[in-house]
Amino acid sequence: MKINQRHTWTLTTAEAIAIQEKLRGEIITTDKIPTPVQYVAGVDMGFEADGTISRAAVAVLSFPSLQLQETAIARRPTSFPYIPGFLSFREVPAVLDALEKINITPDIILCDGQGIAHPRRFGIACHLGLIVNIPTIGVAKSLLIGKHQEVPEARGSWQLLTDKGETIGAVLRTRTGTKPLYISSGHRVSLTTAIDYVLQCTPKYRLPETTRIADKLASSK
DNA sequence: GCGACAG
DNA sequence: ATCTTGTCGC
Repeated sequence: MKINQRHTWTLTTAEAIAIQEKLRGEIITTDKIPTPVQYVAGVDMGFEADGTISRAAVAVLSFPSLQLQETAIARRPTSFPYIPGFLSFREVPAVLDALEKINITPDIILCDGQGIAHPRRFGIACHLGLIVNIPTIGVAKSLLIGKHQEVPEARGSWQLLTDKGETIGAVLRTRTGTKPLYISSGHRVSLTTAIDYVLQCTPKYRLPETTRIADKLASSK
């Protein structure tokens, strides 16, 4: 698939903040999703050689049957450190390399990390979604920012995630008795719809099938 | 100034 | 993210 780069990736944090604050205005948090949704993709990152090499993996599954259709892997030198709030600048370049190798254009991408549940409302799911112009959902395994009530133990239970008086996402239990996931809009997906897709992509385990497959490709030998 | 802090 | 075996619990 083709990609529409919006800026370079060699930046200072001050420049990164300026980009986040500029691009966040283009984020759409209502549903602008192709119908029917036939393919969902998961993207994840791994590192090699003491972190000097980034390895991105993409897995495209059919929806709602969740059968693996296509995968791609891309490696490139790691060029940005991990700094909370700036994850996309570290991971998106390699993810774009991997997406360029994919033949099936996914209808929705589930990202490992936050969407608008971010200090400047521009997490990795927003950044990736805007660049590739595909609906994205932020699916994070831990909290970056925000507060929420305790989530009931049963699968499907959720609580709103709020920050400074605004709703920024939801904390969702995808499996009874496991830690909840932090869900937020990336681009072109509403929160309600995001929760719906995440539940449909987690028939058995805590993490979506998409991310589980991408994770194995990105992290296993 | 003191904590918090996606992967 | 990554380094890593056995172990607790459904």
